[in-house]
Amino acid sequence: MDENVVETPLFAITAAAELAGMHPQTLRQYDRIGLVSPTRTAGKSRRYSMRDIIQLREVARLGAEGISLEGIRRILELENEVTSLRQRVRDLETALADELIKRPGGRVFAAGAEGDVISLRAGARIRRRNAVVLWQPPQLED
Amino acid sequence: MDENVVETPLFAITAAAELAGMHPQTLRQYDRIGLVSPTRTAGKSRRYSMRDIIQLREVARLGAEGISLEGIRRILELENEVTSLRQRVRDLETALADELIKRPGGRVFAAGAEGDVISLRAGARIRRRNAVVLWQPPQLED
DNA sequence: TTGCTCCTCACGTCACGTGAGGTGGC
DNA sequence: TTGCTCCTCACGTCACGTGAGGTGGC
Repeated sequence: MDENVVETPLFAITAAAELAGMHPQTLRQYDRIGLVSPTRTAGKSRRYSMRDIIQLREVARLGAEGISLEGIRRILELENEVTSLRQRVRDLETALADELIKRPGGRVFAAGAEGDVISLRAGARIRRRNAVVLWQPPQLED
Repeated sequence: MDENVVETPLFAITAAAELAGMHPQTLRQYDRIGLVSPTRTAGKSRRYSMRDIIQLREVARLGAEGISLEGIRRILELENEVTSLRQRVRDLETALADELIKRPGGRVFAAGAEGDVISLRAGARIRRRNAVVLWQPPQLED
């Protein structure tokens, strides 16, 4: 579980604020409204993880574009949803392409983002972002 | 093309503002920053469609929650993306389920949002939102 | 003319960042 | 003690909604 590294609470608020390029009071405010909430030590002081720092920088990026904090909260949620839906689409495309290719004489093509056409082999992962797998509509029998 | 009804420019700014529950100046501001931009008549005055009105009410809803206009713009974009990705997932799930069910002895089940299990027949559409089609990973051959 | 349209400018309010001020525990 | 931590309160700035003021064409 190497993932735990980014979750480990490492930085006190002054260090975290410096890493995020922010005022410590701003971090306290974000914690208070639940935007970026670090873990707390037994003595109730905040400890920020690398993931928290990354999230703070994301908040700074959106805030610099004039987006209010409530808006940023919603945008972060929606971006997470988009990311997971994109992954789901990629998985389904791979699985479907693999099924289609098993049919007698089956051949499957994908359309890349720039309009290029990619021929797929069985088990091939679809890597390119926004690549679209074409398939025959289920209703049409041939 | 019944869709055109919601796109038809119908309302002048005062009528549109009343339908949206907003001040006419607010609508002009939203047009100026490109949030909701109605069509214009030959004489350059604004004509709002039903879709514009719906979008205005959506803006009002988000604005009432303290989200800035720039944030609303991003949220509307992301919500559109989520909607279209969800549709794509549904289409892929249906197509994949249909392929799997054609295999000898193939049976396919879907998991509903409340944890219920639905058995699918060939060509069946998956209607329930968030329903998830399970399939055997392509790597595993049986 | 009346009632709409267009525009710009200005004011009040609210959200947010930043700092002061005072506390307490390694 | 020093330097951190915690908190609340307040001020300045900016975004936004609303209105005034003046224009022009059905």
